[in-house]
Amino acid sequence: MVRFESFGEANLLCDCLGEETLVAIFRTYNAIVKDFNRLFARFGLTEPQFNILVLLAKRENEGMVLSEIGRKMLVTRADVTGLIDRLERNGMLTRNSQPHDRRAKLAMITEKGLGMLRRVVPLHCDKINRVTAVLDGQEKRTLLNGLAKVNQGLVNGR
Amino acid sequence: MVRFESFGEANLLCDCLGEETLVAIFRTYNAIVKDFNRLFARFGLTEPQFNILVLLAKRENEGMVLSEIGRKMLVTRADVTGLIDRLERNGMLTRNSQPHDRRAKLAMITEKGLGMLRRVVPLHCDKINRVTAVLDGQEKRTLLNGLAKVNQGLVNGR
DNA sequence: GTATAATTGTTAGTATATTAACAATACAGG
DNA sequence: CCTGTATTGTTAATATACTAACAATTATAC
Repeated sequence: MVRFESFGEANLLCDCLGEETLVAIFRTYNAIVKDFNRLFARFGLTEPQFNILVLLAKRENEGMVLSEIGRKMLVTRADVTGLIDRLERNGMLTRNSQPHDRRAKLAMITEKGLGMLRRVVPLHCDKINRVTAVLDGQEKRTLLNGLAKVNQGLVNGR
Repeated sequence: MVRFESFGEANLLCDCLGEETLVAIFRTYNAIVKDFNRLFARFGLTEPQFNILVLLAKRENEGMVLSEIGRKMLVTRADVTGLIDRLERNGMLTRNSQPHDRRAKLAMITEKGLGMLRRVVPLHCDKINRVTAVLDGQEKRTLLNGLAKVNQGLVNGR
């Protein structure tokens, strides 16, 4: 039984298996994010900043409009403004107006940003592989299915 | 296959099943937190504030020292100071010095805080049950086991 | 006993996220 | 065309987190 072994002394309320499951997702997420950010911090990055650079690297030549970045990252436009501010300040990307649509701003990754990715991505992928090496292929698929069901439950229980 | 169905157009990097699994944990966590906070916001609470009240309600008569709150919630003492500030400002708890240890501060839930919990907890538990109703008991246990393995992977891959 | 550790809470600084409002711009229907 | 609506980016206010530093206090070592 998993209870109160892998997830610390959780703050259970309903004391049901469902709550335990959601608490486990919380704790696992937090552990992963802290682990990821330890790596990114060595390069002066954060996890959301890294994600933006990865997005922009896939559109190295075309760039991406800020609102599209927000939609892909599931954050608001206000968040994107701040994130792009800090990345631009550090020279990781440029932000320019669009002639076609004068409301939009186009973010484009710089050579410095690409160089940062070239250093960080291999380490990050190594970490992902090390962390998930404890699960075989079938276990990963089972975990993905369970999480997909929770997402379905969120839609149902709204 | 789960891929690119339940978790949107994720920003995959290594394009491996391990990364997909971690991304699914991220997205599921974010969806749950946003859902929970929608409920809490109706009562002027946030998810961390609610958790502190639940902790303190279990120690209604003894109270809890701020540093212990931080350890149980896996946040720093600096975070606890801010959270307790806001809860105290709203009259949900008191913060008093200890004669035994003059460094420590003891937080105690107030009658107003208990009344808040009496209103919110039933709704919160209902939501947890609705969200997790899509999983039967065995599926919940399988999901818990998968998450426990990821936590083990985090320890291994450090 | 006294010098050194460690612990506790707080503060400052920064990053992430949310909501609400706003101006500029683009789009829509009539 | 022109009026109303939608979108885009920004800003302000607030909450959550993290690190680093700090003073006060307690614990430990010798």
